[in-house]
Amino acid sequence: MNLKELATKLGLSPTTVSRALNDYPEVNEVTRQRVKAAAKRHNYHPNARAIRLATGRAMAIGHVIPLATRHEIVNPVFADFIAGAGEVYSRNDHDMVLSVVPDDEEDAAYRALRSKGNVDGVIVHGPRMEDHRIALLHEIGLPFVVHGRASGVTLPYPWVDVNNRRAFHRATDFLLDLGHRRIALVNGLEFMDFAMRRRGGYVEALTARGLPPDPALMDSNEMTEVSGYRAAKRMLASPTPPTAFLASSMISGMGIRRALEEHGLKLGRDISIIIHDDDLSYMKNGEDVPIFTATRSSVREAGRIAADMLLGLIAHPQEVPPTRLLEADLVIGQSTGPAPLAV
Amino acid sequence: MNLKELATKLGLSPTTVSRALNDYPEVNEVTRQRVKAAAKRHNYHPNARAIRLATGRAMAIGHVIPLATRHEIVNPVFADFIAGAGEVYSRNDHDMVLSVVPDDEEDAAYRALRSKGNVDGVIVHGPRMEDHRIALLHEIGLPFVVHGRASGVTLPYPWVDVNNRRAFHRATDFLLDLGHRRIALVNGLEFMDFAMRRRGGYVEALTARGLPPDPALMDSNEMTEVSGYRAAKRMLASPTPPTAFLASSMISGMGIRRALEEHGLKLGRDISIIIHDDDLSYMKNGEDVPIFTATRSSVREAGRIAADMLLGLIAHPQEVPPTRLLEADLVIGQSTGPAPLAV
DNA sequence: TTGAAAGCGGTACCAG
DNA sequence: CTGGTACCGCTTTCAA
Repeated sequence: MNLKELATKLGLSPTTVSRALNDYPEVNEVTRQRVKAAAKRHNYHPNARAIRLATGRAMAIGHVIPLATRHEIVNPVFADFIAGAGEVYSRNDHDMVLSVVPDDEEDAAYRALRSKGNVDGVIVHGPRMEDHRIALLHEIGLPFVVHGRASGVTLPYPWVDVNNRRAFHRATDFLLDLGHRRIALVNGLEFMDFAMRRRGGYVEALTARGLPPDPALMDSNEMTEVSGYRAAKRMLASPTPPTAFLASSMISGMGIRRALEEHGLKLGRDISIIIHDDDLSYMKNGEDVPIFTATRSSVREAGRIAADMLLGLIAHPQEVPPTRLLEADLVIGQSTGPAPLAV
Repeated sequence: MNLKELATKLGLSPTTVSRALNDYPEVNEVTRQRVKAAAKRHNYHPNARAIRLATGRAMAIGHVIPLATRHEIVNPVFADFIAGAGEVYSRNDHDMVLSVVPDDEEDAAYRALRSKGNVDGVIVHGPRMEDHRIALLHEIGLPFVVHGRASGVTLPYPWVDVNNRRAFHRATDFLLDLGHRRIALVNGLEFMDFAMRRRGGYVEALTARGLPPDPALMDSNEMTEVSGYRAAKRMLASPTPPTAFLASSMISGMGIRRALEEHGLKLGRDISIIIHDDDLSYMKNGEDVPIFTATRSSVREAGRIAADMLLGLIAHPQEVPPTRLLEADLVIGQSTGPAPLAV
């Protein structure tokens, strides 16, 4: 069933039917109702391919995932973001196009997306410092919103980010308040913008109390179980091992926990650990107090906001790109069994 | 730059240019080269929207993720599968369309995808027993390939699956060979087809040795950290606790490990654990022997195969749907530090 | 308030 | 081997 057939069946022109269905004001209300009823009755759905050609819009948003950071997909943060963005897309009849591309073909992928007209815009994931993609997207004129920020980029650009610096500042403060003085930071790769900011928050909190950051207690690596394990092993082997860990991800947190196990250190009794983006962490304070980081729950909202922003940008190109900084608060919980998954 | 402009610039008709670019045999080789050179020089890329309308094909494959199983995205298996499929799509100029839909709108999502012509086919993720989606897709005539299988479905359908039954049979055998007699299975929800098969392999291995499966040692739940934790806690509290665990996922494996920690049980010394889809597991056998499950590495290949199958199905609709069963072997490693991430 | 007709940018059939 | 032309199924002027 296509527009022409439906029009014939109704004894109307395709023009009028199209206008009725798309809520153009000039059609007679009676006609509109008749058309809408018929469309529903005959289960008519306009052909997306034809709409796309006729309007010149792709009705689709691209998400480019470089293969090198494929593990990004595994990141719960990514899943939540995608879920949030997906909501907005389907509400607006847009498709989400996921391109997993080899790292050295990423630029070509954006260019192809642009010139073939597959998408109307893209979400940039995992921004790095001085990220060149922002200049590239400006150059080729493909609308975009960055999930995160790219320090060092001078061009203005739209972004949505959680407050990583503040989250890590607060987490460090929390550990300092418990009396810890040797706090290890197991961070992601620090050319990733978020990792740099997290380190910034950690260092700030320490120096604010007159504690010089100790390079031996700072690790920066892929957020995998193996690197978390290695970093913790190395630090625990020191004559002055840390009394607390701050882990940048659930996965590296697992590696750290494995190292602690091997050293016979019991979480919440012998050692403290705050795991960012995980459902729970363990605090040593005489008693075993789990602590939750709330970032994950805000990420879905970030996905919604970014998608909304991008659709808005496409509809009404603006001079000043919008930005949004979301707070990722810490929530203190009770030590009564496992934590709820959503906080 | 569009086809007509390029044709004018070359002093040729759009028809000939189109034919040259698409490698039609009837074009003069000299002309073809001239056209291709000009296309490259002017950075011409055919408009995907126009191709789609003209050919009537969407040049896109859909992956529908019900929101209820959103955590599926977080599953490394999903990421690897997507990466494999994505390779095939981009090699064939197809887009991957990801739809995250509320669970109760899943049927409508497939129907909409079909009637709006957004995709040429779909990959069905996370098949359940008696999965009704297979009948639905048959009914609406949308080509598909299932990642996994759906027991109880009588209609023939194409699928790609790893041998979950055999993998769990072998893992159980492995533990039995080490002398374990009380082996716990922490499984996924057993209306999911893969979970049912895994349980099957586990039960088979036990009964083959004359050991009756103990319901108290079998758990079936969401594959989250919390449910893994709860299951392990419950089992460890028994007067006759298990001496080994078989975990169905990395995430529930984390929960189990957390419970073991709390009980002061050291992995590989006091207790054995095989974690499916994880990079490593721990065997208790006098010495600490890590063991790797190789499933993750085969899943990427499964993604490639499924995508290839689907594109083939779309190009040449067949009578007998193809199927592929991949083996997921266990690989024994040495206890020399952390395991490699890829095995 | 409705309709006719010209695109959108390609593909593919039919001539030559 | 090359070109003219009628679509593909909508949207969008322009006229009525």
